[in-house]
Amino acid sequence: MTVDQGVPRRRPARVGIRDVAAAAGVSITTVSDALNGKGRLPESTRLHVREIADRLGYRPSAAARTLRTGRSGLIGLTTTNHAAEPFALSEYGWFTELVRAATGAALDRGYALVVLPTSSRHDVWSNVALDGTIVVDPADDDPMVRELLRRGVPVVTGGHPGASVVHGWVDIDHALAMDTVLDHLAEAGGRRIALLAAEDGRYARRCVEAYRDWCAAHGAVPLVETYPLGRSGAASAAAGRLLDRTQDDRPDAVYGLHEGCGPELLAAARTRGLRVPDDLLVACCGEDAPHASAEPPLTTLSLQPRITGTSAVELLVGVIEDHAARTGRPSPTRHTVPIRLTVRASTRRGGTGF
Amino acid sequence: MTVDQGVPRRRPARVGIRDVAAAAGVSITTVSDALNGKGRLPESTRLHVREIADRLGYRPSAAARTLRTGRSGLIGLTTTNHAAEPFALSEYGWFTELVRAATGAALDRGYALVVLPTSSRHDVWSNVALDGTIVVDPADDDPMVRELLRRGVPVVTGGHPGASVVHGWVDIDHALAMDTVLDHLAEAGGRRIALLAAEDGRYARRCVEAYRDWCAAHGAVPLVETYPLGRSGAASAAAGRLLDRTQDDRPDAVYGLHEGCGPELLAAARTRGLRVPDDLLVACCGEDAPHASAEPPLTTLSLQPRITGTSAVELLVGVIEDHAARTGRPSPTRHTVPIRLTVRASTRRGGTGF
DNA sequence: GGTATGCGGAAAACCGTTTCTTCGCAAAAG
DNA sequence: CTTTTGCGAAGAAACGGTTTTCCGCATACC
Repeated sequence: MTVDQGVPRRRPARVGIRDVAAAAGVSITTVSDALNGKGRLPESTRLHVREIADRLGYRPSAAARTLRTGRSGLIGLTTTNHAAEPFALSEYGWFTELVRAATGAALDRGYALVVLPTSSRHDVWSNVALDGTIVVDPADDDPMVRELLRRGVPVVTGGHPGASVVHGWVDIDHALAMDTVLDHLAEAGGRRIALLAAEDGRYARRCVEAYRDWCAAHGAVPLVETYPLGRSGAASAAAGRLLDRTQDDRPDAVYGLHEGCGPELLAAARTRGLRVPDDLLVACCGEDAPHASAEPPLTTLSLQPRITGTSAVELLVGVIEDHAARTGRPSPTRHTVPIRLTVRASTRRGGTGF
Repeated sequence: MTVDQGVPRRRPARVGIRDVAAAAGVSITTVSDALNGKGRLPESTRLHVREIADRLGYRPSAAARTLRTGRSGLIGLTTTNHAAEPFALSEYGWFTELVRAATGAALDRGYALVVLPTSSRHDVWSNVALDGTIVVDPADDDPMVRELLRRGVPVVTGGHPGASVVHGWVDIDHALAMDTVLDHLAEAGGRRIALLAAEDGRYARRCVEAYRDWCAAHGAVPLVETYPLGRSGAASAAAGRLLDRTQDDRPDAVYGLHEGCGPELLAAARTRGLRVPDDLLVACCGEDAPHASAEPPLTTLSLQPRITGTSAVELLVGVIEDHAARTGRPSPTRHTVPIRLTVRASTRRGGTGF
């Protein structure tokens, strides 16, 4: 014996606000108000509606809400890059930490983060409703930034926004960073301090410039060795070129600008029988984790990417949330990230420390 | 003399499909069809509409489109974690690479990725319209997975889905991985092979289990040293405990399960005057980049996170895109990620290699 | 000449919320 | 007794697209 349902049961469509209203015996307005804590409703009604909604497993449609309110709760995070992927290996740790921190900060404020490489297909990122966007290391007159601004999407940049007029930016004082490192190396006994840098990128350019300035100010002869980014082994080779110079010309201290070149420098020194720090002081830019357990532990300069990420989110959320109130772009907010030098054995001569 | 605008100019509202239609002298239907390559329109009309739309700088509203079509072009990527941030440090490189690869793969297929920690506020992630979600390392009966499925959002997991019935998963054969490493260490001369593992997590548990199985199968006495995750210095201390055992009991080979414990093992060995690989073979799990330039270079087992990320996206997009056609959940698709052992000096005794 | 065929395009319904406006009604004020 | 006032809630208009349905008009065919 078969039990016939009679009417073929329609597929259990999403339960919408209408269903809740019907079940609770009120209007959809009342449901909306009750659930969002708006309107003037006695607590009893509010509770009742909430309970019904809960029992029905009602979840408001994000799309409909976004359409109506104009807010999606989504923040874009983009960066210039070469492949389809969100960041280059040369910025590995830095960018990863930045994204981690930004994700957390955004979440704390009720936003979710969408990571979008600049190179991604226009039709992809222009098809997601963004309340605002963080652009890390924008190009000088970044077309993506321009397009976002044209669409009225608030933009905060990590690094100087160049020609674009954005809503805010958070920057790193690379000149200060460079001075800090070079001063430290000089103080630690470096007489001929070299720079190991990649050939490309704004970051490298700004740093090299700052390096030359410091040299000029201190009467030192600049020694910069560069290598193309992305070619594996290139950094290692460049480190080798630096240490293979004739005795008089060979640097007795090196600062490596990019992630990962610290260990390369150590390896190059080891190969050539140079002791660190006695024959060569080595410092590099990067985060602590991987460098503290190198042999010897490496002195690092941290650009504190977490602060960049967090600040950018804070700035952006601020802009987004008073975009609601006033219109007309307020003067861009700025924030400068402090840098942090961690001195370790690789630049500490004589004794085991202190 | 003041020029009065007469009518106070309304703020230049978004240009919508209606504006384009008006400007082009056609209906909004025609505009929609022309822009989306649908309907039956002569090429001339299509071109005309496109040009007008372009000139007006028209961008369709993602929210409206999502509401109508039910597709947002957004894929969620979530993982269990402890803090508000998207992944724990113990999985640093692994997860980062996974996300990088997944982002790229998603973009290639026209989707953007939203990274959402499991612990993030429910109201955040339930407020974003997701076409599907990748859940990395789900809990056994993951509440987030359940909620997503209830909402009809396709789910693909990285790692076994446990009790949940998901649309697909990509897994790693940890037993195979363990056998591969241990076989290699034994072949390289390891007589007493220890395991260094964290106390927590499914990954660690599965690996320890596989380790014991291998030991049982090979008549070896298991030696597992564990440490709490997240406490800095804990891994280092555990490595020390392992190497401080009495002469007869001390391991002559160690496999470290987690990111970053390779260098810790090397440092611990160095401190105790043990030569690697002569006195101690060291291998660890992790990606190549940071380990290749250790001293000595470390043998690593890569779990190939990029493949996990890419496969998960492929599986998910497949599910999403024929969710459109057929209803009724198809049998879950599965994919197993190959692992890769890279042998380096840290497990190569005698000679410089080869 | 009447009917089928196909093309180009328009009207209107729809997606699921939020929000603006209105409205009834009871108690308080005049 | 009439007019405010305020509370509680409903109706309906957005929001900005896509999709379904339908319609007019030629041209071709019988």
